[in-house]
Amino acid sequence: MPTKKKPQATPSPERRGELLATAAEVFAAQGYNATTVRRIADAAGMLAGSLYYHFDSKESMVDEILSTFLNELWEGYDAVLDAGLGPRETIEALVTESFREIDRHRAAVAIYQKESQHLAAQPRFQYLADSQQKFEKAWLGTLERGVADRVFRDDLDIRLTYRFVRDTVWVAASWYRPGGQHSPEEIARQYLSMVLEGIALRG
Amino acid sequence: MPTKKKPQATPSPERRGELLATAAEVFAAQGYNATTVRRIADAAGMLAGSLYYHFDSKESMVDEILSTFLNELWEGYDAVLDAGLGPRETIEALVTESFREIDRHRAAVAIYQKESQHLAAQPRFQYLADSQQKFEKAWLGTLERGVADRVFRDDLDIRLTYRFVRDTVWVAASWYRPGGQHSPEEIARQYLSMVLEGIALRG
Amino acid sequence: MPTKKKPQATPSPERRGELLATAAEVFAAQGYNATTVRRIADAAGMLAGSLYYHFDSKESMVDEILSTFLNELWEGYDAVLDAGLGPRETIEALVTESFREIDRHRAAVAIYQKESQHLAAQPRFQYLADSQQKFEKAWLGTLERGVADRVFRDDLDIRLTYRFVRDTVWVAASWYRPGGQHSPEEIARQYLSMVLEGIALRG
Amino acid sequence: MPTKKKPQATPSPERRGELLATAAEVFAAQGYNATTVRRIADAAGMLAGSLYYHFDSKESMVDEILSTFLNELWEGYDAVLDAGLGPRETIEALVTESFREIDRHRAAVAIYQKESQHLAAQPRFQYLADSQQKFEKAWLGTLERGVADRVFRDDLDIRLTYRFVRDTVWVAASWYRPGGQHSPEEIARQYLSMVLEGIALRG
DNA sequence: AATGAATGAGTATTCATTCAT
DNA sequence: TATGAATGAATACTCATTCAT
Repeated sequence: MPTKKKPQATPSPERRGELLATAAEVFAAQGYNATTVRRIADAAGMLAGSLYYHFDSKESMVDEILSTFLNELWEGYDAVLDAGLGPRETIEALVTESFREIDRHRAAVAIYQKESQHLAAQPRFQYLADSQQKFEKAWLGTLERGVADRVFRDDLDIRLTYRFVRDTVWVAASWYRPGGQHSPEEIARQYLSMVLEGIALRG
Repeated sequence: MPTKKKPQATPSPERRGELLATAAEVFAAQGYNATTVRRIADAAGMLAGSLYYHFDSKESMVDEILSTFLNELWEGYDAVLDAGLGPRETIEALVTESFREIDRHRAAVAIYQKESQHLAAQPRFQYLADSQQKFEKAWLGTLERGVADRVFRDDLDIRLTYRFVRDTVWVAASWYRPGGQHSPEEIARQYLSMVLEGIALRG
Repeated sequence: MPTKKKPQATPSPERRGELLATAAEVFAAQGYNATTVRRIADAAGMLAGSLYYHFDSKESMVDEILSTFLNELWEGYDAVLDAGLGPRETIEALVTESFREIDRHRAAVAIYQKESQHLAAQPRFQYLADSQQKFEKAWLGTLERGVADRVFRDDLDIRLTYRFVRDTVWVAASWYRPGGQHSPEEIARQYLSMVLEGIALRG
Repeated sequence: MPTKKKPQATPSPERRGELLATAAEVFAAQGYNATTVRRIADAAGMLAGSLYYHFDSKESMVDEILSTFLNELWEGYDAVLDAGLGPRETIEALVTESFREIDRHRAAVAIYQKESQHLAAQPRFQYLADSQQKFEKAWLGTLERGVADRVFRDDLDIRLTYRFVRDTVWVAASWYRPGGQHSPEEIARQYLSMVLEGIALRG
């Protein structure tokens, strides 16, 4: 990350965006609760209190980080779901889209993974639970359609399969680093190959 | 494990065990940082200060929870690794053992998943990093042996495969509830079937 | 052996009472907003954080101070109002009772005078507005009865008279010091003499 | 073509006056301490920092509000005191003048009532204490002259009488609203009637 | 004259921990 | 063993004030 510029003539929405990116990085690295406002401010090169010129509270920072990410995620997902693809192609497209989001919003995804369950308890973060539900409906529905269409195996517990697919995709945010040796598309390709065909060599 | 300095009389190990189980439950539900000592004490029916008769810090509680779990885990793992099985059978045994541990130490596993990365920074929790490394060596080595033996596919990035296998097993601790409709062995069986053979129906 | 009953969840009411008296003194002297928790703690000989063992918040301290005072005040007032006295005797008894309360709860009365209007905006302090209304009803009703009975003058705006009587009584809390040269009863007597007969010498 | 203003030397006194009136309104409504500079700025339609072009501190705003009010008050009082009236007429004139000031400077009077005691502690507000003393001298002196002249009763504690008269006049600022049903002169008349003759009906 | 952004000192509150009883 | 009361350091947040533009 390049060193921050002198705080001279910085326009407002850009500064906000910069600060949110900084905050997301720290939240992802240390966890939301363990992150002090002072640490974010340090990383941004300002004093703790100064953050409150831009944001109402620490909570509203995660809020903005998570909701921005989820909005963008669902734009991509909805496009896929509305495309009228078959079950296998839908799963492939959703997985690819997911890894792309992880690439673009790595920090936000990591925060989402670690904190969403505990944040969702508060009314303000209701949308996290809502999203989770939409998520489940989309994936589970596609898997069921695939079983009915004889594209996916029918001898597996479908909810187990769902959790299996869901978790492995998103947990990747904990180790993924943008600019590594694999592009998101390549990771998606290999991941899909494993999930769909298995890792055992076929005789 | 050698007793700490604090308790002057003989603190009942049974009471300790009960209190640790209570603490683990709360840590798993709320996260280590977000859990106050007072909350643990509430759950145990005592006052916050009273816990310090049994433990010398909140940190030493997680410490004992995690090290107890890891000790037991490695007992099982080492037995498997020393049994001289083939790569596929080793993977099968490790996965089955892992789900058994999740069944027995669900709370500890959940804590391990959420907190180990951030705890491992402290010298006191060095053993978490050590364990992680032993872990990687065991799994990665087995996978590599499997590729060499033409039991596992050789067209996949092996580190990607490792992370994929590792994460899917352990992330199960976040949704697994003992006493559910599937036994740990059944979950292991289905999980292995997915990982090894894939979820796509073979033509 | 005969042990004292030790209720578990009861923090010593005596200590609470002492601390509340200290807090009331400081609130009365400096104003609620201008009083820092640290100042109260200083006056009590402890650290700021320690107050939170006994009270939830600074707000709950004023709350308890004011509600305790108002409860006691209304006990006295209700006894007077239920006694079936004539209008003049009722006024006399209410005034005397008021100065007695000022004597007993000087600090609380001073706080009530300064802060009630601004505190009453919060739902928690709804009872302040309720009390104010009961207050007005009791005094205004008695004055009206007195006018009807030809005991009080009928050429005065009755609401003006009410405010005049009410304010003069309570504003005394700002200068009254217990143990001064006049007892509350003596102050009440002189005050009543002024209000009822006026300060001008009759020809 | 708009004329260039002189740099930072001469801010428009009209704008100053407007801003002070706005500030006084807010101070009176919320209390000096509880009023934030930002709230005053909001009410004035500008940003908090912009107020510092006109005033050098929040404190200097109250200072100017209070001193302006007191200067005007003493102009009126001095005129009365220098007029050579008898004690009763002097009291009548002072009271009438006071209600006129309340009518004209309601906000300032309310601030004075609530905050003067606690502000007077600072050297900058020494004049508040001075005024208080002059005030006491004027009223107490007139009352004493009245007792000597056999115009006022001599069976009352004179200091009690002074506080009684003083407080009831000024406390009116807390409920008085300009443009109500009574003019300041009418309120003064009724108030004086109560104080001088009492509220009891004479047989 | 006013803005946008920041400072720095403070404020209420939390919480792990201690310790006499 | 456990309690009651306190400590002390940290925490999120507030606000009067500054200053370059």
